[in-house]
Amino acid sequence: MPDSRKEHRRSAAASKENALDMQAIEGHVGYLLRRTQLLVFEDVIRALEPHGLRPATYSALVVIDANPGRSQREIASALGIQRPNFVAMMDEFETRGLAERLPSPTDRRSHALKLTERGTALLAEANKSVRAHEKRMAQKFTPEGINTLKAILRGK
Amino acid sequence: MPDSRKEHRRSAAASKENALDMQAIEGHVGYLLRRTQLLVFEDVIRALEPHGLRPATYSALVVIDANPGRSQREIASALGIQRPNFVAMMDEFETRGLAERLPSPTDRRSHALKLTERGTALLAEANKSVRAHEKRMAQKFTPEGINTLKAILRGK
DNA sequence: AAAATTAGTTATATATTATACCTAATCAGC
DNA sequence: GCTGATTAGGTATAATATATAACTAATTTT
Repeated sequence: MPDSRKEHRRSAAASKENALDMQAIEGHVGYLLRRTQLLVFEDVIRALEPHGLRPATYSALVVIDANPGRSQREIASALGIQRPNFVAMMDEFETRGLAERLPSPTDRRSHALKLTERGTALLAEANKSVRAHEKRMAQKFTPEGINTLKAILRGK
Repeated sequence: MPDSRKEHRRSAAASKENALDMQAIEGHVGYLLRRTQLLVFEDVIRALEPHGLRPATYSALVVIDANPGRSQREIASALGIQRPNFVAMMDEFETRGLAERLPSPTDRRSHALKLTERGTALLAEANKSVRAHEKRMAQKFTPEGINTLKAILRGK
């Protein structure tokens, strides 16, 4: 065979990977939600990293900021975080000077949470990164698709 | 002492929990995806429990079933599972007689995975539960909303 | 034939999430 | 006013999930 070029270049690496049939599993909402959430989180985690935040800590700062004076139970519960697991997060916030536990005026058991000035500033910076991240997502999915998504999910 | 009884009254039932302002965080795709995925998983986890399966193991069975003869690396990678973490899963499948590692005809390093008869039967049963779960989800969201979701996410 | 790569594996580290229980404070019911 | 039940925050710990490093045997590359 005079003309024997055997596609040597991709013999090993590229072509060995025949795509699998994922049709059966990709029909499931739960699977799609999980994989997509992972994709989106990969990006937002990178966006938050420079600020020393993770998705969970970022969302906590956002919610405390929007609801100053609320208790740990209230904030944690709104975020779906177990109360015991929220303690360490608040400890970290206080250590870093981002939020504080003020005495509640009405209940000496509970704390009135609020962001410090530094916390507010950090959140503002983080918000910039997150907005850029949202922009990237808006491209990755489709402009109106994101809104559909929000609408659907918010309806619960 | 001022007679301040007025505050007491409402605390009995409804009023202790003034809803928090979640508007700021609910505008984020990542947050919405995560919370929704959690919601959906709660239901599918319950659906799979009677079959001794979890979302990850269920999806593995589905993908092996649709792609018999593929290697562990291929299956795991398609599912976004780290190869080391997939080993224990396959061990469990073999212990329970749901799947087997057959020698690959072309590469003695790798295994050709396939479901056993018992695995196929269990998957069929699990699929019934999952279909019921999907029906519940279709109600919870909206009929056409689910399709929109799938379409958006599959586009990636 | 030697060097580099790959599949599966083991061991381990890290992160996340959940559960049981403790104390101080508050509340419910008398 | 007391007393028992409940609640907020906290500690300790367990259970899960996820990631990384390194090893062996087989294969591929050069």
